Order: sequence, then structure tokens, then C-alpha cells
Amino acid sequence: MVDMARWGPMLETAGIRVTSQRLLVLEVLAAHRLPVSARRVHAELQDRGATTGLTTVYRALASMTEAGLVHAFTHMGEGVYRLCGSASHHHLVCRVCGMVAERQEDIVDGFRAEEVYGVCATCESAESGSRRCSTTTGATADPPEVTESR
Amino acid sequence: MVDMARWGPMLETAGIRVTSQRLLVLEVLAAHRLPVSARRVHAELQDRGATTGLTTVYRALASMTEAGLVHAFTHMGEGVYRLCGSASHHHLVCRVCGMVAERQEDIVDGFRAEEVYGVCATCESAESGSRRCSTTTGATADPPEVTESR
DNA sequence: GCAGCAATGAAAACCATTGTCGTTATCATG
DNA sequence: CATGATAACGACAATGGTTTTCATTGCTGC
Repeated sequence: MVDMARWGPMLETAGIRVTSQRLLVLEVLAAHRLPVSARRVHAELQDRGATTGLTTVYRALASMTEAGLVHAFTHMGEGVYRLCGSASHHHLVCRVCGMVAERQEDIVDGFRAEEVYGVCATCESAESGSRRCSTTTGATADPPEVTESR
Repeated sequence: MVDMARWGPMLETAGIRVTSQRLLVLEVLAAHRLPVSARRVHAELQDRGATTGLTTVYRALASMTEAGLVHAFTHMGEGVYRLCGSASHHHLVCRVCGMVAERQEDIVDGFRAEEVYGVCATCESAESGSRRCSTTTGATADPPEVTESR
């Protein structure tokens, strides 16, 4: 059931022990383009019949994040996680649709940006009206799937 | 004790009721260049002899954030708050020293940035060594005071 | 002065995340 | 293949920031 051949070497080269739970977590992450929460990963594992505990999901995500396989977006209300693409880049995260785009080029002089939260062009044009100073007005996870830009 | 003349009109024009607690919260915020947490605000109010409860501090911050007087950085482990400068801008937040800088100009095409997390030039040069994909390695509040750039 | 209503404060509830601890799986050796 | 060390697991409890509840207080307009 677990695609060991695909994810096993990844964990090995990352220097962390290969376990069935971590492989399962990687599979769930791979099935999503948008970042997903720990509880969401856990729920999908339950659906698959796995008995993996939520605690273990958290620990798997933590170790894989530290190993650089996964990127953790803990700056949002509920932490969400996504498989890491290339190394050394920053992310654009749309707080409306949840889209994440990876960029290489520097965007601000004298500041190494790592995570950029805002509104993507699509949602910007869809949005109507009031613009305020307040930027932290919610935006919970799990919006409809959106293609990763660029 | 409360500089009513200074903050009262601000609350009035913002359309929210002027209360002694909100004035006190504004005073505490004004005394800090870096964003401060709700509990920190509460602690400083206690130090001043005020009996304001932590609940009220949260509510005052929430209403003033909604009114646009305060900017809430709830994307960090513990939410932090800062007086709003001008309207319509984005913030650069250094995850090492906590510095916040306001910028007007757009930084990314096709994306309206609201909050940019990363490392400022000062901390970048001070930092030594390993650069990894993982970007969420802590950085708690209340570092030494740092001048706001630009 | 008084009704109506928002604001307050204390305590409890919430909820994502982390610690604890006994058990189990993995890996390297003998 | 057996074994011992060590890391990972899973269930549960605890943590801590934030929000809700609810009874009380205090403006605001009449």
C-alpha cells in the first residue's frame, strides 16, 4: 500500500529513520498541492485505515520539516505543511485561496524574505471593496484546489 | 494618568467607544516600537496599577485592530500587536530580532503582499552558517529594541 | 433618574500543539 | 538468527494563547 520505493530513499538521504508512518504522511502530503494541516493528514490516514496517532503525525511532520523534506507554514492560525520543492527560496502564500508559489529571486533589498503572506492576483480581482490596515482577518485552511502559479 | 487628549479622538474617529481601558492599551502600545503581546500589554497595565483584565486587553486589541488603529501580527507563535502607521502598506517582519518595517511599494508582480517574514540585513550578517529549506525555527518575541528601518 | 446596551472582568471552555511514559519497531552486532 | 541499544510510536495528560460565557458595571440618550 505504501509506495516505499518512492519515499524511502528520500527519508534515508535526509538522514532520518524510515518508518511506515512517515511514508504514509509523505503520501498524504504528495496528494495535495496546497498545504494541509496535521489534523487533516491524520484524518486522511484514518480514512485509509491506518492507526497512526495524531501525535505521531505531528512528530513525523516535525522531523521531516527539520530534514528539509517538508515546509511548515506555522504562521497561519493552524499550522499547515507541504512537500518541499527545491531548496533556497521563498514562498508566496495567498491568505484567501491558500495558494503557495515558490520564488527564487530576491524581492526586497536588505531583507531576505522567507514567507510572504498576501493576496494573489486571482483573489485580488475577485475580491470587492474595502481595503483596510488590518490584514489578519482569518482565512482558514482548505479552500478549493488552486493551481500553483508559475 | 491617561493621555485622553491624545488617544481619545483617535478612538472617536475610528467609531468605537472611548474607554479608559482602551486608552491605557493605546498608551502601552505607543510606548513600544516593536510589536508586543497581549499578555505583555496586560502585565504593563498591572505594573501601572490598573485592574484591567487580560480578557479586556484582548477585546480592546481586537476592536482597535478591526478599526484600523492597530496592526495584529497573529502569524507568530504568540500574537503581537503594534500601533498602525499609515494605511495601505505591507510589513517586513524579522523573525530573528522582531523588527517591523512598513513599506509602501509593491514588491511582487501579481501578488499583493501584506506580511513578509524573513531575516533583516542586520541579523543576516550576524547569522553564521547553515541555510535550510525549513524556515520556521522559533524566534520568540521581545528581543532587544531595534530601530525601525526606513 | 431610568431604560437600553455596550464594555468589563473572572472563570471556564477551546483547541492546536507538546510532553510523558510505557510499548514497539528498527538497526547494527555478535 | 538472537540481542541489545536506540529511536519511534500511541494514548493520554498537560500547556498556553485565545475566546466564550455570564453576571455586573457604567455610559448614552431620553
